[in-house]
Amino acid sequence: MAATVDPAERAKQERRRQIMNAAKHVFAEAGYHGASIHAIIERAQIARGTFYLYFESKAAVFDSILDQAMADLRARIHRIEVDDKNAPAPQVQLREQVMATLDFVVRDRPLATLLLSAGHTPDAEAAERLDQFFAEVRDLLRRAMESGMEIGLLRKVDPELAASAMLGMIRGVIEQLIRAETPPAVDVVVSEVLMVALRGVLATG
Amino acid sequence: MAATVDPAERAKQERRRQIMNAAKHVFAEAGYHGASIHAIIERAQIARGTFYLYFESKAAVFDSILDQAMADLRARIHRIEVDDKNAPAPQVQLREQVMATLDFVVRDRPLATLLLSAGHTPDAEAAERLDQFFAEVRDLLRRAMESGMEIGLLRKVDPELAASAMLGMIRGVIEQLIRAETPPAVDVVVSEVLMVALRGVLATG
DNA sequence: CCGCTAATTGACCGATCGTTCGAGGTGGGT
DNA sequence: ACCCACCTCGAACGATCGGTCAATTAGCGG
Repeated sequence: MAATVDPAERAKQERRRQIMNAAKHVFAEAGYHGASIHAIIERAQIARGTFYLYFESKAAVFDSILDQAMADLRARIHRIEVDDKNAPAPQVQLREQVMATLDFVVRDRPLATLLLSAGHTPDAEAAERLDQFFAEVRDLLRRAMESGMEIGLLRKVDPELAASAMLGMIRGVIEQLIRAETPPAVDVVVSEVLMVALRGVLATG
Repeated sequence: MAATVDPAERAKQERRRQIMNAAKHVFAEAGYHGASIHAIIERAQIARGTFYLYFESKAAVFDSILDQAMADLRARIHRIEVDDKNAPAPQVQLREQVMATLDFVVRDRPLATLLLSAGHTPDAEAAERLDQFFAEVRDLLRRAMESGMEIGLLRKVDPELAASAMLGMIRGVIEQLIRAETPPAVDVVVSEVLMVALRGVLATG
C-alpha cells in the first residue's frame, strides 16, 4: 500500500478534504439548493473546472459529506451490552455513547446544521441516505428499548413510538445547542437529558 | 359586509383555496425549491398566468399556507390554566391540547410533511416564519415547565432544555405517525407519549 | 344579440445554475 | 533543456425556472 503515502496522492486527498469542508459550510449556510457551485469554489479558492475533477457533481460532494458524517457517527453508536458482566453498567454505556455523539455533533456546527435541516433535498438519493441513517439510529434505539423491557429495566411502552420520541428529543436538544450562542457544557446537558428521558419531568411521587 | 357573500367573491376565494391546496401537496412532495410553478398549476388545473392573478409569487403561496397552518395550530395551543379552580386539572388540559394538535396535524399529511421538513428554504422569510412558530411553541412549553416547577408539580430541570426536548419529542412522534402506513389511534399515541414525557422510560422503582 | 368588463391563457423573456471542454500552465523524470 | 502527463482554469452551453403580458374567451347586464 505504498500508493497511500505517495505525496501526490496525499495532495489530492488533501484537496478533496478542502473542497468537502468548503462545501459543508456552504451547504449548512444555504441548504442544498441554495448552495451554488460558485459559492463552494469561491470558499475553496479553486476554479470551476477543478471542482469537477474531484467530484462528478454537486450531489456527489453532498453524498461524500453525508457518508463521512455517518461513518463518524456510527463509530460512536453501538449496541449496549447487557449480558457481558465485564462490560460497564448499561446506564454508563448509554451515557458514554450519548456523550460522545453529542460532543462530536456540537463541535461541528455546520455538520449539525446540515444533518438537522436536510429534510428535503430534491436530490432523492441523498435524502434517502439521510432517512436510512436516522432509521438505523431509530432501530438501534428501538432494540435497546426492547432489551430494556425484557430485563425489566424499562417500563412497558410501544418500542417503535418510544424510539421515535427519543430520537426526536435528541434532535431537539442538538438544535437547541446549536442555536444557543453560549451553549452549556455537554456533560451537564447529557445529565439533564438522560434524567428527563429516563424519569420524565413529573416530580417524583 | 355584503361583499363577503358576493358570489363572485366567493368563487375567487374558492379558487384561491384550490391553488393553495394544490401547492401544499406539491410543496410537501418536492420541498420548496423542488416545487415548480409548473407542477402546482398542473395539479390545480389552471394556466400559468392564472396562478399569478391569485398569488404574486411562489413565495407568497408558501407564506399563505404557513400562515393558515399556524393560525389553525395556534387555535389549538394555549396556556394551561393552573390557578382557576373551575378549569379542568392541568393534566386534563394538557392531554386535550396535545390530542387536538396531534389529531389536526396527522389528518393533514401534506401539511405535516411541510412543517417537519421545511427546515431550510432558501426563501429566508419563509424559513424565519417557521422558526418563529416553533420558537413560540417552545416558549409556551418552557413557561409551562416553569409554572409546573413553581407549584412543585414538575421536577427541577433546565426549562429551556426540557422545552426543546419536548418539542423534539413531539416532532419525532408526528414524523413516526406520518411515516406509518397504518398509524395507530391518536388517543393511544397521546397516552403513551404523555407517559414517557411525564414519567420517563425507566421502570418505576 | 351586442358590448364591455373581468378572467384566463400560454408563448415568451431574462436570469440563474450545473456542467463541459479546450487552452494554458506546472513540475518531475531523463 | 526538453518532454509529457497531469493539473488548473474560466468562458461558454444548455436546460430549467420564476415571472410577464398581449391575445383570447367567458359571463352578463341592457
